[in-house]
Amino acid sequence: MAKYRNTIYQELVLEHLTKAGVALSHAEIQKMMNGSINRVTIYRILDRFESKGILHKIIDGEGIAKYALCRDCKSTKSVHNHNHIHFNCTQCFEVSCIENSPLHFELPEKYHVEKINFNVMGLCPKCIAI
Amino acid sequence: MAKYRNTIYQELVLEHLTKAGVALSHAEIQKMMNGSINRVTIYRILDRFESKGILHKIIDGEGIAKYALCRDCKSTKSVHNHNHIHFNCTQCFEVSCIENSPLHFELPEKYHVEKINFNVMGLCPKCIAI
DNA sequence: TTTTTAAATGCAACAATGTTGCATTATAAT
DNA sequence: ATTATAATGCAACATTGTTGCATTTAAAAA
Repeated sequence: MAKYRNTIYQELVLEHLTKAGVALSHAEIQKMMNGSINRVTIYRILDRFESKGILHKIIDGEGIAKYALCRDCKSTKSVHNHNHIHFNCTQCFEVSCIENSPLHFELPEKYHVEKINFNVMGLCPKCIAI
Repeated sequence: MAKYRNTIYQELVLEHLTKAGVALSHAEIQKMMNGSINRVTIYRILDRFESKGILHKIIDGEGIAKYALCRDCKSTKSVHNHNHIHFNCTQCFEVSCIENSPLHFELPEKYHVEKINFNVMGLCPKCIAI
């Protein structure tokens, strides 16, 4: 028996995330679906996608969970890696992955690092231009 | 007229945060107060303390808001600065400020940075030792 | 094709987190 | 002692997220 099945709703969620190009919250996705789908189902689709490794969850600077498609994190390395900067625009509230910018940090050696969640808040290029 | 007033509850919250030495969530503080104070009041005390600049709010890796006293961020610079690493232990769930460790990142120049929220998840020294 | 199985969805209920309006209490200035 | 208003309590509400159970449906097996 297959572990997963294809459904219209899953394809729709994937389509919205692809078109958006930025990370989307549960609420934003729900709006895009125009009430045609139960809230709980969206939560479950997002959870499933996360465990399948096709998207990653970002807690943004306000504590809102947002989901973004895995791109470079999936293609360039054998191991999944989401340790890149997430940029949170304080004006349009868009969250996007900045995957190829340098990031370096150190901790006292007694700490063991597992993963990071790095949000940089400010104005995105679009909002600066306005 | 004074802008702020001293109250027992405010002193208690401050005391708990000082003793803890780590960032505390609203729920944790509420437990420490043993139901002697209304939930809403705690929210308001924390908001007030934040705007007074005596503590800063951290959104941890799970999206939980935690509050930590301002130490180095206040004393060493004229401008408030919370751009340090926050370490989130995935075992004991403690969140602590790592104020003197190097952190460097860059963004494409079209971005304007205002502030950051950087959570590093892993095992803290206490939990590694166990 | 039809049958079967279990994955996916819907719905109701619940818990946690956070906010707002308004009445009441209490700090501190007058 | 009086007074202004900051701080608190309480009720109500919104949002976010989870769980259990019944129903539907995708896809493997017959």
